[in-house]
Amino acid sequence: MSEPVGGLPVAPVGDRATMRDVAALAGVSLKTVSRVVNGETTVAPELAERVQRAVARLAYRPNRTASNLRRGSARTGVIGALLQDVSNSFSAGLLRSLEDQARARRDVVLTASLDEEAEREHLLVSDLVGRRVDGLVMMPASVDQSYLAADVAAGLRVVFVDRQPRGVAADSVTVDNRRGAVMATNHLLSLGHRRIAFLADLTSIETSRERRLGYEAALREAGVDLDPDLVVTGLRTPDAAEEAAIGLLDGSAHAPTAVFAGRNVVTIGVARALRTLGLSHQVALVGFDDFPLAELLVPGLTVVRQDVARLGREAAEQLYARIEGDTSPPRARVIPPRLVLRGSGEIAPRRR
Amino acid sequence: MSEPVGGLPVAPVGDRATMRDVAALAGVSLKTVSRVVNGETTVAPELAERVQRAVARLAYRPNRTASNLRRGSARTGVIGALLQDVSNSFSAGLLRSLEDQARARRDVVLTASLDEEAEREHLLVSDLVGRRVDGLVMMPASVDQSYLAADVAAGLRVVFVDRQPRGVAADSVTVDNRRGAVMATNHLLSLGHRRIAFLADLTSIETSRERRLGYEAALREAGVDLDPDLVVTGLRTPDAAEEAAIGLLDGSAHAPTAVFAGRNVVTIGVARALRTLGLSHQVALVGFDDFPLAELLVPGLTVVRQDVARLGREAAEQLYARIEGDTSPPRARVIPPRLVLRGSGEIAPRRR
DNA sequence: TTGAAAGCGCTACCAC
DNA sequence: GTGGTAGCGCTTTCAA
Repeated sequence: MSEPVGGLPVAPVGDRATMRDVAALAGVSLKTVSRVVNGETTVAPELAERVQRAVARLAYRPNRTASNLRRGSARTGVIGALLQDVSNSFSAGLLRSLEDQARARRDVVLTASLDEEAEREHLLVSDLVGRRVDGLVMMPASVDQSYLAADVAAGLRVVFVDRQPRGVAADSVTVDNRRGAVMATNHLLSLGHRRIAFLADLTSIETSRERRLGYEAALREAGVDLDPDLVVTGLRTPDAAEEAAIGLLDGSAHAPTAVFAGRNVVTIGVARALRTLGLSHQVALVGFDDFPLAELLVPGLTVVRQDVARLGREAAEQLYARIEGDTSPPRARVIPPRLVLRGSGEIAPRRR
Repeated sequence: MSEPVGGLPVAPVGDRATMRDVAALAGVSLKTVSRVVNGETTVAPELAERVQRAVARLAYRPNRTASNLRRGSARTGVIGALLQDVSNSFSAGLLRSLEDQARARRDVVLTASLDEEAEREHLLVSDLVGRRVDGLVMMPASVDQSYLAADVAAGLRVVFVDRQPRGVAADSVTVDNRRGAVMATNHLLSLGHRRIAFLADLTSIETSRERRLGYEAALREAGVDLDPDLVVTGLRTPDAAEEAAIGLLDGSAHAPTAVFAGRNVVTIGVARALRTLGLSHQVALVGFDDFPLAELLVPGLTVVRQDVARLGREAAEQLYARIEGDTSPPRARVIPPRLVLRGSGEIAPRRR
């Protein structure tokens, strides 16, 4: 408990005035305060005035959680966004897009990063359900989300983004990763590349697997043998990707003439390796995910761009449709990626 | 209301089973359910077992808001992060750092972007206070935060980040922007530059003003006249910055030989302009804020780097100290920036 | 060990 | 117009 300071009554930290305190100070009933606070017009101006003064004097702020409880309101005005890592531009862009949709509905967003850890996902879903969020947009870290089934049956609304749900029927908005990988690989093949390396993140990540499948399908379709030595996965940081790329680009006849990088973090590492080895203009590079400075590199970075804003917008729209009562069967929306040519991907294979 | 599906009772969307439902199904009293749910050991194994089964059958999830309400718990386990734009790498990095601190304490983070709009700030503070967040970390959009005084007196805990509070006594963790600008400008001056342009964001933003003051102080200190034509502010996007830079770098004798860009968004625009004009190796560029790809540009981008992770960590630590009862006077921590040389800032002035 | 009653801050319903 | 009473989902007494 604190001492009064500067003549103002100071409540213990965290304790705020209640409606009853306001009613007592204004000399009216609790219900009258409620009416004034909620903007009902059936209050005599003089009483309303007294209440307003008491509200100001006590810095009274209505407790929305209590209000929601009593109202039995099905809505808390909060949605949860469970993303991979909000400091990564992909998750950050997604979050911003979700926030814009929430904002338009006067809702707020509870955010968390899962870091590809299934356990964190379980923990956070449980936490947010306990807080009675109106819905969840989630980029799952787990391989199987059947643990959600009971909650979904009990009314939990969840929309998957970037990755498909497994083990539970739910809406999703994803990018056509396989198609994007096919586009990138075909592009390199069309320039004459035959030794194309694929460097990517954890194989436990669906998008990573899909991109690999696309890469392999394109090679097969072109009649090019798959060389397992040209595929490296499990790369979680630029440093790891750089090291892997340097290992591959050893100058031997077996070295790849082009690299397809499966994720933004990997692309950075590969670009660094090419720079270090002086091969930026000799070895072609196409990355998945765009960057703010990609066009300013030399050569400019060729990428498969995902429309992150659209991904977030459509996921949020789907979630709000559910919140507003849409009970149609789960829907899987797929957004097409786009190949953006800037130079690094248009390098022809080196003559030997 | 939905029809029962698959034999399971389906509640109307949003309506979840309550403790009473569980008690009824298990054939015990409400209080016994409460005991089991809260892990109290004073329940007969057989009863506990019955309760657990009912919990599972109904997908019961304790309502944390109701629990908090009754407990009179001063803590909701939620902190608010009011940043500028979570899709910008600066805010995104900050958010991630805050989240890490919250996570260590099993708290979650409510996030919102203010977009430099004071009105949004007011709206969101009001919203989050109504939701009884335990505290707020905020990067203010408003010029004056005296509107917060009453809430702060009533126990609201708020820590300012990146920008100092005005009109209210509160903790802050900021970067020494003026010092960073002095470092950047001195660096350019030491290479012989005398016509150094300064391009920046809105002058309503404190960091923007501070950086300008540092720029001007360094020039004055070096005995270099300030040329108002070399200062352009109000640049909010890369496009605006690019256009402004192209206007300045018109090839005349009055054109600057170096540019100091006051923010990441501006730096992108200036770098584009230099590229477009073929001046990347002729005109020096130092930017405020670092980028993931900055080292890969040609020349590498010289920047004033802010330790975003530390900024967030210290802000969160300060906030939690307050939440845990620290009542010492407000504290203003200032974090030193660092000049990172990569090439673009080490270009000597062109001979005329 | 178990449960009935009261009440957290607020609003719905019904009297006055 | 105004105010009492009941009760949202839960926990805290305190009896049994």
